[in-house]
Amino acid sequence: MSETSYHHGDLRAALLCEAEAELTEHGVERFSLRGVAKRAGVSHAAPAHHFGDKTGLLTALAAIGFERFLAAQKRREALAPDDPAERLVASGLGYIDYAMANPALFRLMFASKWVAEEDPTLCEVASAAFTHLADAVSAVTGPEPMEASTGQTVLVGAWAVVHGLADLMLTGRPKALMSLDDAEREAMIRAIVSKFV
Amino acid sequence: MSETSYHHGDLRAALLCEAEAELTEHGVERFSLRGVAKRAGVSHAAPAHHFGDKTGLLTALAAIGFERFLAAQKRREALAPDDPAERLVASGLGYIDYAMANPALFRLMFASKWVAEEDPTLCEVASAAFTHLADAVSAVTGPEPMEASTGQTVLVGAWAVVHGLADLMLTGRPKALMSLDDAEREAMIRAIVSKFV
DNA sequence: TGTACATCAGTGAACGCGCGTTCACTGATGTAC
DNA sequence: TGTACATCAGTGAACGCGCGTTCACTGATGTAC
Repeated sequence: MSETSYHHGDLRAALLCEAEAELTEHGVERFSLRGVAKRAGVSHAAPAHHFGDKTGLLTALAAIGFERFLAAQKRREALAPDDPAERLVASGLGYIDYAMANPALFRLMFASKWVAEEDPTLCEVASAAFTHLADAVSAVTGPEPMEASTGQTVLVGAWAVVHGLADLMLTGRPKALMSLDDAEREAMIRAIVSKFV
Repeated sequence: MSETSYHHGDLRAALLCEAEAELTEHGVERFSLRGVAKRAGVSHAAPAHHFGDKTGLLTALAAIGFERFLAAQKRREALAPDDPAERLVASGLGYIDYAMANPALFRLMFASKWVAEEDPTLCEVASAAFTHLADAVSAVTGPEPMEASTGQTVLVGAWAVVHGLADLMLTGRPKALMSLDDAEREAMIRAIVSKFV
């Protein structure tokens, strides 16, 4: 694609990339479509051709976030010993890796009014991510029936503790955890998550 | 205070109250100072006399949030048996009570770029809340030195699991938890938090 | 008790700004013949 | 190989809007004498 070309080539991808930068810099609260277009060096009307409106762009971005989110979990699992409990802990570490590496996306995915939750693509990738987590839990607890509250408790507890760690860490809390070096921090996280497996 | 009075009486308090309503309805992402003034039935320039600017108002609101947050924990503790572990679990339940009762404030307190984190009043109430939690943990683990990683693990783990439950529940997750009735839900939360005490 | 005055809370008009969205357009591209 | 044409991505001007903030003002209140 020549630099002087009238057509962009892959503006859709470029816009998503710049949207992430915009989100990281300003947060959803001050995210601007015009700002994204400016970053991409394109007129501010251009995004409409690819995403319709602001919600469309942010929803597409959130979907990418869920894909990366799942990938981050799998990446950690691949490094884990072939043991259900070890893999579940690894999955949790991947969850946290993702949040730390993509803070703006993490917040967008879990707490924004700008994403269209009913979007089919988004639903698909989101449920793929959550299903994966549930599977990792079942591998530990065994395929219990829904009524068996033990399995449910493990699922809810493991999810909650990992999610809570991720969300707190994004704001530099708890001090007792964030003041540790990487290795110590990971050890503490492992110790905490292990309480549920 | 007569209804036709030129002066409002306690506009400061009224604005904080309306700000909370505005926040609940629109989220921080679409929170508007003019909207707050309109709700309070006052000119949109009036808030400046009490809070300076938008950040000032939201910071004051967040501070109120922390006070309520601490109060919610204490309320639950007061109902608990006189036992450190029971009190810690109760504290966690209060934490969750608060989030469910004040979702918009909860998010404002923990993840907004609109609050001035260096505000002295805010710092004071926030650290009072977190110190209270830490104290509840020490009551269980005993006053260990900082290096003693067991106590730290309990603190971080208990905080994370409670925070994660609160944050997930605000978006209706996990299904396995939210589909239960109140009593069952509380029982599961108790079971989960108890893993750390 | 009455009057003068300082203080202050709230007004309303105006400021400039950045926003999301629409729209007729035009330049580039690919395809049919 | 060349030409006509349909398609489509990106433009740039314009829309109306709501926003936060400033500012000179005025009405109400309380206080000093």
